[in-house]
Amino acid sequence: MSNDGFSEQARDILKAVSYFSKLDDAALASVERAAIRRDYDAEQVILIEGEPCAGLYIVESGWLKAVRIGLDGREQVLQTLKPGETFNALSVFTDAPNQATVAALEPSVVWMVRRDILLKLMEEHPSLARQVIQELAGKVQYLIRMVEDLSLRSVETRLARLLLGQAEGESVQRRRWETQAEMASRLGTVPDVVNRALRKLSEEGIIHVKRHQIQILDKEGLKAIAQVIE
Amino acid sequence: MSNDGFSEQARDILKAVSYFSKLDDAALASVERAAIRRDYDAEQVILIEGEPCAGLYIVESGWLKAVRIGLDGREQVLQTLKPGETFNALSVFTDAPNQATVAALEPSVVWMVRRDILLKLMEEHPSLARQVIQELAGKVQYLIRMVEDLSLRSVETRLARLLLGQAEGESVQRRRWETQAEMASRLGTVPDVVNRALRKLSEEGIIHVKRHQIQILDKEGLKAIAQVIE
DNA sequence: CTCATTCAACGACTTTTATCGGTTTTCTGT
DNA sequence: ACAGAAAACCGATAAAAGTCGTTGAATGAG
Repeated sequence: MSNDGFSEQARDILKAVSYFSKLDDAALASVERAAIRRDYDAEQVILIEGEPCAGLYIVESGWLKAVRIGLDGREQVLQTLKPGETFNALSVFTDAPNQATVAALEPSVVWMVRRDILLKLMEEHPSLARQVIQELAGKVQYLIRMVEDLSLRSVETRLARLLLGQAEGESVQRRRWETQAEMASRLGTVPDVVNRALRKLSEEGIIHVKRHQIQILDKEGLKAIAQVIE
Repeated sequence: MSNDGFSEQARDILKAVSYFSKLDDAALASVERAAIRRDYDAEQVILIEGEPCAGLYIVESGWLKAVRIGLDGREQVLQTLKPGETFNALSVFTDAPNQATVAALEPSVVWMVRRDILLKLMEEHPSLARQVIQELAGKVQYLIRMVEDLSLRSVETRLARLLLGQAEGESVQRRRWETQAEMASRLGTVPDVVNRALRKLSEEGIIHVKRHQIQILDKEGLKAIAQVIE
């Protein structure tokens, strides 16, 4: 790959990140100079909860997950990250250590922008600070919903909500890494329980479970279980 | 109360709020002019989830709770607020509706600062934006811990953690409103389960439950149950 | 293609959490 | 001090979630 092509590509990826969308070219160039690109294999850990913060990470390609791990090894997925999304922002803009362990779900390419550059940039660009506030606020909303789900709703309801959220049209496409075990740690439960919940929905004729796709046969029924109010 | 005394008091309360700590006198005065003081009885609802945002609230006296309520009426406490603390910040700095219902746990006095004033102020004072980022980041950290607790830890463990967090020395003082029902909705469970968990700890000789106080007899034992790693 | 591995499926079982019904104790207001 | 209300207490179940052992199907590495 030529050097020009490489820079071109970096610029495009960074520009698409919400944090940087309103920066001028000079600022963007300084971010670009502070950015490092790295490849990860599936399953590989990108950063570890509790460790000091290196910088802001941006997903170029592949899917990742941010998790908390319990003493018994059970994990709770906090976020599933797709290309274009960022992570570790919280640690960058405060002096806290990493809040979650992040691992690749499939072979992925990730950029990392050094913390000091971003902090300096924020001093000069109020728009960046505003963007950070928006992002953090979105995260707070998301986490409140998650607490509400875990505390107030059954596994079956949470599963129904996940399916509706993931659905494109009348079916949910499952990637290779989207196993029932992954779904379980997203829902805050264990694989067996997800399996049984899927079977139950299946027996009720609400969904049809196939290998890499789940068909939604009765969307209204599923919404009722998901407690969607319209 | 004389007008001077009133203003003096307002100024002191506002100045103690983390958001305003670094503002100059002129800015503080404009906040003060946009602030309204109001009294609430115990149980009274101060704001409702989903409604449009009126402004930033500051607790002068009394204790409040911010909750999410499930379809069956069960509630999950997201935050317990004491004098000096603020709420509804998220809605103020984004255009989202209120994220929780807030109610007084005891007779309370609350200030409200109009949203538009704060947004204008943030344009002019970068320190305010930085402070907002810090506060939101703290909230994200807190909520992640809450998700982790609900997903990965048992009620008994959560209770042990609550007791350790509330403890002053070797005992936990309980206010009048801190019933087992309130503890339950903080822990994401129901009153009966809290009662049984307390009884179990009590039978094991780890705590001693009295009228308005819980004594911690075996702090190490409690920490073990709380999964505190040292 | 074959073999080892991972994932899904499933029944039996245990533990945890929630619910129910009722009693006793404590608190509150008069 | 008293009556009524709220909170705590407690045993009995019930329901939900989690665990275990086994099987078979799908996948992918060689």
